[in-house]
Amino acid sequence: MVYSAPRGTKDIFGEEAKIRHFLDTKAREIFARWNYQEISTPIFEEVNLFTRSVGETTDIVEKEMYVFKDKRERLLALRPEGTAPVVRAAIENALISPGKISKFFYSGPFYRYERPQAGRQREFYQIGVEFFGSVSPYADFEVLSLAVEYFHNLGLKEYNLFLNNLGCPNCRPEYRKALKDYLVQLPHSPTATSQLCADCQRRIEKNPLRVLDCKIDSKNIHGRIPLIKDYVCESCNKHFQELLALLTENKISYQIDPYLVRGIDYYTRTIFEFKNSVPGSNAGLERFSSGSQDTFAAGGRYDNLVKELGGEDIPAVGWAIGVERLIKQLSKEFISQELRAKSQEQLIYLATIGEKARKEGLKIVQTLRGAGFTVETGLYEEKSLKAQMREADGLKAKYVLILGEDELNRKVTTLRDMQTKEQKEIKLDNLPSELKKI
RNA sequence: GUGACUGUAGCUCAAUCGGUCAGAGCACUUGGCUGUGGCCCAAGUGGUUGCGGGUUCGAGUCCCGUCAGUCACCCCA
Repeated sequence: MVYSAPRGTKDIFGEEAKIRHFLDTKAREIFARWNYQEISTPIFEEVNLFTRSVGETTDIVEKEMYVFKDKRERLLALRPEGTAPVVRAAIENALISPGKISKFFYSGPFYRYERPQAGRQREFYQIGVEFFGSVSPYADFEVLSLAVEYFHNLGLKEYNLFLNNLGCPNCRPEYRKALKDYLVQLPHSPTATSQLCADCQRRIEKNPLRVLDCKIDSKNIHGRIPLIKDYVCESCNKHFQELLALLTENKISYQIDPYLVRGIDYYTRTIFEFKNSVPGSNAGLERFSSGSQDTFAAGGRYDNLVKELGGEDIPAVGWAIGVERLIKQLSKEFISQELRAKSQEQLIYLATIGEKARKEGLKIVQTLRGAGFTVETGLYEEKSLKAQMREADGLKAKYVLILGEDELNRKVTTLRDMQTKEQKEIKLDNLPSELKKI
């Protein structure tokens, strides 16, 4: 083997290709009913789009982006996430405006330079939705219930929804300050009981909110550290409470996780994560348990991003699903059932004997495929009938058409039902319509 | 970026203390069955043991490097 796929990428084929196609099809089907419009944005964008939106000090921007210059020295990046490009496209094409509801979905590859491991690749796929134009908790509720509806249609049950309220530019700075003040006064000597890990000491200045979901320090600081819920302003709190009420009324179960934060700067108010909860596997209700890539979908509200990227003041909320992670959650039984239901399993295999039959067989194959039949044939290579029958069996063909000199002279073909082993002759004239009768 | 483990036919795996150890099963091809699949039987194709160095009389086995995979950290969907 001379070449291999670049680190963190992989080829998608066979069963996995079918599953992914199924996930996409189902998403399109459901999202269309909820009136979400599909949007595809470029794989690469100007670097600034991401540094402005995702945040200059986030790891995504600082160390995970694939950045390159094109021949005109334009600084570009492979897209590391989907929201900023959609917002850019929505502004640029005037797809959104204040007071108007616009809803989009996308599905495609994203790129982050990370060390690969289970559920984490350098090229990964996300399916996401973005809901523009409403500050109402009803919009938050809609995108959440859309995710729940989608998961339900995929037979996915073993998951939990975690929510938190991050506040807004009015109230978050105050909290940030309180948090920092708390963290700074903690003793930092190695012997101190409430010492923070090296990462968190760096985070104090850079991104103090991230200390909250640190796996190492959680047991020391939880219960003592200031929480944002005690600092959010009245309107942020009201928004969150209304959303929770909607979820409860509509029987969508959730848990509030006061330590939940995001690694992207543009979120305001509502943030959420869907995590798996299969007992015995990784994660679940037990946060901070080992086994990390258990969040298979996440998102939140971003009321200021459109404005920050040069658009008007338009609030929005959305989420993204990590496709590879979603696939890990799915029940094999459910999916293979769905796939079986879709595959027609009506393959017809044409076997020929002799050169004349081969030439004639080629025409028959063309005709049948043109008439809508799924056809494979053994005439590409000279093969014994036995070899062709074996191949047909391996392909799980439902019928085999046999064409030899004998049949050719009498203008018929032998039809064999591979399950019942019954054989009968069919006239070559009007073969498609004859076949449709069986 | 850090740490740990792993790398032998297409796949799953064997090979004692470094010494005919480069093998098995499955898959594939062919034959047994001159125009008929699955089961059975037989034969055959297929590997510079990830790659590159080193130690040694001798390396799949030991050492170093490198690439890749897996897992954890970091981070995130």
